[in-house]
Parts: sequence; C-alpha cells; structure tokens
Amino acid sequence: MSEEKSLNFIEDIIEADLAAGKYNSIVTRFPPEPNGYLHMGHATAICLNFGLTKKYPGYTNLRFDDTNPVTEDTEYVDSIKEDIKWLGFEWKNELYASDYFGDLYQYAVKLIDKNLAYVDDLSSEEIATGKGTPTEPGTNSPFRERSVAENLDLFARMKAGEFPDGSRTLRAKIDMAHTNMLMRDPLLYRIKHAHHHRTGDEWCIYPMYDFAHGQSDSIENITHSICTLEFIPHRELYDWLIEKLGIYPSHQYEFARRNLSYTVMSKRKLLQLVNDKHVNGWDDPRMPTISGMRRRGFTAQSIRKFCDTIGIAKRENVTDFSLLEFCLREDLNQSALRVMAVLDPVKLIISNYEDGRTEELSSDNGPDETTGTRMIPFSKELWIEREDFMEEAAKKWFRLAPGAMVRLKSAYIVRCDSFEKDAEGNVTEIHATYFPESRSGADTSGLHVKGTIHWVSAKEAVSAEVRLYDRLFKVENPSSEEGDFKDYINPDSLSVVKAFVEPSLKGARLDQRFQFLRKGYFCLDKEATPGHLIFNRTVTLKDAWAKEAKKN
RNA sequence: UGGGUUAUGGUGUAAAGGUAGCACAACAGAUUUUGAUUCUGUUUGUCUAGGUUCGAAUCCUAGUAACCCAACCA
Repeated sequence: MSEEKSLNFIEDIIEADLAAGKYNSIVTRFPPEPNGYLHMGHATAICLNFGLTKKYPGYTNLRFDDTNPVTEDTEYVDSIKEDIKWLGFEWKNELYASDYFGDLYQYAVKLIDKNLAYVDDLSSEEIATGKGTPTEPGTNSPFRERSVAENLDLFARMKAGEFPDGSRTLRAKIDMAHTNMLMRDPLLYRIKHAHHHRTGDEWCIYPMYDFAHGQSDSIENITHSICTLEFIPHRELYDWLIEKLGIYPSHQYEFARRNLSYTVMSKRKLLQLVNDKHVNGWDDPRMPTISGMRRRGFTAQSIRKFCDTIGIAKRENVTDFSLLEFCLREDLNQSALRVMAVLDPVKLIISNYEDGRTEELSSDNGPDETTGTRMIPFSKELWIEREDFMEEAAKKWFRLAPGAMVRLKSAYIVRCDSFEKDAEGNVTEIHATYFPESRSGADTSGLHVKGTIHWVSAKEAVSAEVRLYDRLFKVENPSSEEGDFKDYINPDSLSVVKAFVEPSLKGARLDQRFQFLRKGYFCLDKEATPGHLIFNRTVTLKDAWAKEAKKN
C-alpha cells in the first residue's frame, strides 16, 4: 500500500519545518488576480497549494489579489471560483487583498513614522531614470529627505483625494544603489482615481503588489507562500517589509512555472488570441484555459494526475503535450462509453441482406462487463468510414478492399465484392456480401479476419456536427520563436465535419464522455440542442496504423 | 558587462558521497471482435575541464549555457 513517491523540494522544506516544530500545521494560499481566466499554469499552482494541505495538516485560502482596480472584474472572480471547484478543490476562506486596504494603509503610516517611507513628487519617467540600471546605481529623489510630519500629511492628503493620478507616490526608503533593482526605493502606493470592483470609490490610492502580497500573507498567517521563479528578486523586499513592520513572518518559496508544448500560457497572449478572434472566446476548446479544456472534454481527474506526474522543480521546462494526452486517455479509457459514429461516411450495401429488414444487435458499452450492453440497429445499408476502404489494398491492410473481408463490430463478417465511383473518381458505394453464421457472439462460420470496423445503420443514423480539434500552434514553443507568436498559429486547429452517429447518442448528456470506436474520445458541446447534436473531439486514440501508413 | 536562479536521455522528474531510477515519447514483439486497451522487451542521459575520495550527478576550483531583474502590472 505504501506508494513510495519522492518529495519535491517544497515538501522537503515543509517536512523539515514540521519535524523541527516550527509549525504544527501549515497554511497556503492560491492568490490569482481576477483579471482573466485560469489556465493550465494556474492548475499546477492550484494542485500544489491545495495538494500540500491535503497531504499535511493545515488549510488553503483562496485570495484574490485585487490591488489594481483598472484591470479587475467580478466576472473573473466568478470564473476562477468555478474552475477551482471543478478541479476538485475547496478553499478554507475566500479572501480579497482589498479587504486589507485599511490595514495596509496603517502599515504604510507605520513605515512613514519609522522614517522608512516617503512621499515622492517625481513623475513616472523621472523615477524610472533615477532607478539607474542593473550595472549603474540609481540616484536619490530630491524628495527623499522630507520630514516624517510632512510625509504623514502628504500621504493623508493622497488618501483624501487631493492629488491627481500619477502626481505623487509613496516609496520605501531603502537603498538607491542596491544591486537588487527592487530594493531601490520601491513604490508602495500610487494614486488611481478608479472604481474598484469591491471597494467602489472608497479609495483613490492603491497598494502595489509588493506592499500587498506579503502583508496579506502575513495577515492570514500563511506559513508557506508559494509563487513562481520571477518573484525571486521580490523575496528580499518581501522579507524587508515584514521585518520593518514587525508582522507575522510568512515565507516565500519559488518554483518554475510549467510550460506546455504547442500552446502559450500567459494571460496576455491568451487575451490576444481571444481579442483577435483566433479562437472563439476564453472557453474555446483549443485554449489551455481550465474552462476551454473542460469544454473540450478533459476530466478534472486527468488534469490533477498530470500536475502530479510532472511534479515541481526550479528549472526551465516545456512539458510534452503528449504527457497530458496520456493522462487524459488513461482516465477516459476507463470511464468513456463506447459508441459508434462515422465521421466521413461512405455507403456499404450488403447485397445478400434482406431489403427492409432491421436487426437489433447487442454491443458492449465499455471495456469490461460492468458497463453493460445496448442494442443497435443493423440493416442492408450502412455508413462506414471512407478511410476504411481502399481500392487497392496496401501492405498490411486489414480493412476493406475488393475481395477482402472484415468484421463489422458487434455484427457480421462481410466480404467486399465491388464498388462504384462518380465522375470525379470518388467512391460512392461499396457492395459486399455478409456471412449470416458469423454473427457476433454466435459465430459458427469458422472465418477469421484481422480487421474490425465500426459502422452505423443508414436508416437509423442520426446526423451530428463533429468538431475536430488539433494543436493550436505549429511549433513546440511559440513564445521562443522569431517574431510574433501568432505567426505560428496552426490554421487547421479546427475542422468541422458532418457525421452519422448511432441512435443512442440522441440522449447524450453534457456530463458524459464517449469513445467513438476507433476514432477517439468525444463529448457533447454546450452549444448542442436536441435537434442539432454537436460533439467535440477531446483527443484521438493512439493510431498504430497511421504510423505504419506513414512508413510506406 | 551588476545582481539573482537553474543545468540529469527527445520531454518531465528522482537518486541527501555507494548499482543513474520512474513516467511520457520512440522502437520491436505478444494478445485483441477498437491497428485502442493490456502485456513483454529495446534504444537514449549526469553542461565542460580539472581536483578531493577506495568511490562523485552529489563535495571543491575554473569555465560555459539558459532564464529572470531597470511597469505608478501582478
């Protein structure tokens, strides 16, 4: 029973902290900014933070980092909560950095009192110039030595709304020559006369990330504050502020963000794809957003498994999309109902089958006996997949060709006798004879065939729109290519076909997952209506024949 | 060219001085009424150069490469 899995470096730290008695239980948080939809990158952070407190005593908060009123909205708050729940996690407290605006203001006053912060009248450009460069020290602002009293007065008036946007800021007084650019008197507060999605017009000064995140962690007694690598330089400031403020010492730890091949994973880029209409919204099934993947048919289980499998570390990485697909197929293989659907239909006519006769045949719903069986109609005229027929059989071809025999899944063995073509050379119909004594489950024919193909009875077939998705980008890492990442969009990432599906699919529900036999895993799309079935292809099946065919 | 972070098969991740392991991918075979699943096997790796040690992915020295930092974004 003891599944031995080695610990990641954060678990190492936590176990050491727990063993040393530093904490009896831990508190983590997932801190999204509500300015966009969650994507696979967030899924890693969610699985990590919530997973840690499933494994160790403690809990995880959901905290919205809503300190920038101009980009944030409650629409995003709602979608984020929905996505986390769907992934299967529960937060202890739903909190907002904006809940702490009052505390944060008092912290700022405290810093001013200790002569560790000052009001600066410099413009944005002047401050940037004064910062220096990574190789040259910055210069002190002429306002750096204002008296505590003056700073207190000015900061109060900033809060009172006496000054326009951008006219003044509050800065920490640290060291303009520090080798860490972030320690060169970082901005703590800026003036923004903007409406906030929760505090409305109560505030016109808003704290910067660095004066909100660590303080919020501290207020919530977060023990392990986990973020991505690019925040490493912030840690020094994070610690400095906590120390000077004398508040609860949360600690920041950083891991490498996860990248996935053939897609992009930044809110900025995803927003561009949406705005430029390369996709149809944030939940387009081609998007690496949680909502897009959910609509595509991914299961929460498969995403959790994937995050668990790739683990966490501190090095640059691009994980193969095929690993995600593996986790997906592994889950779907167990849960998906087997059904038959023909995506590129061509007619198969069984010459020796009685006109007008319909037979109900039993077919398995799943990979084992537990999922039961259902009845499907069989008749003289069937739809079969165009690619299952070749005018001249290739090497190792197990499917239909003149003179060749195949089994029709759950039905009879047939032999192809002839076929017809139209003026353009397209095969229009295929004629075959069937062997009555070869019926599935009661086969006394003694015949053996290597191929089994799927089919749908033409008379009972239901037509459906099927959306076939492929990878969104043509290259593994669009962000690291020359030029604009959008130049590498795969123009064939979506193709829509008109298919014939077996009648049982008329009752398909949104929460069901199907395996269209030999074609892949599919799910009903939310745009489907009772009269118009729409299916999304979640992922194809592995296809050994496609590889074989490529070789020849 | 200042500071910081990271280097293990094609990819992701283990090995806390003691047999370089696991998964994906790839390849080969067996089973199969899904060319799926399942099962078996194979190929491929410690950034480089020195050093310490009986023994180094791990410790030391010197290099090299990649990424991050100069937003009133987070």
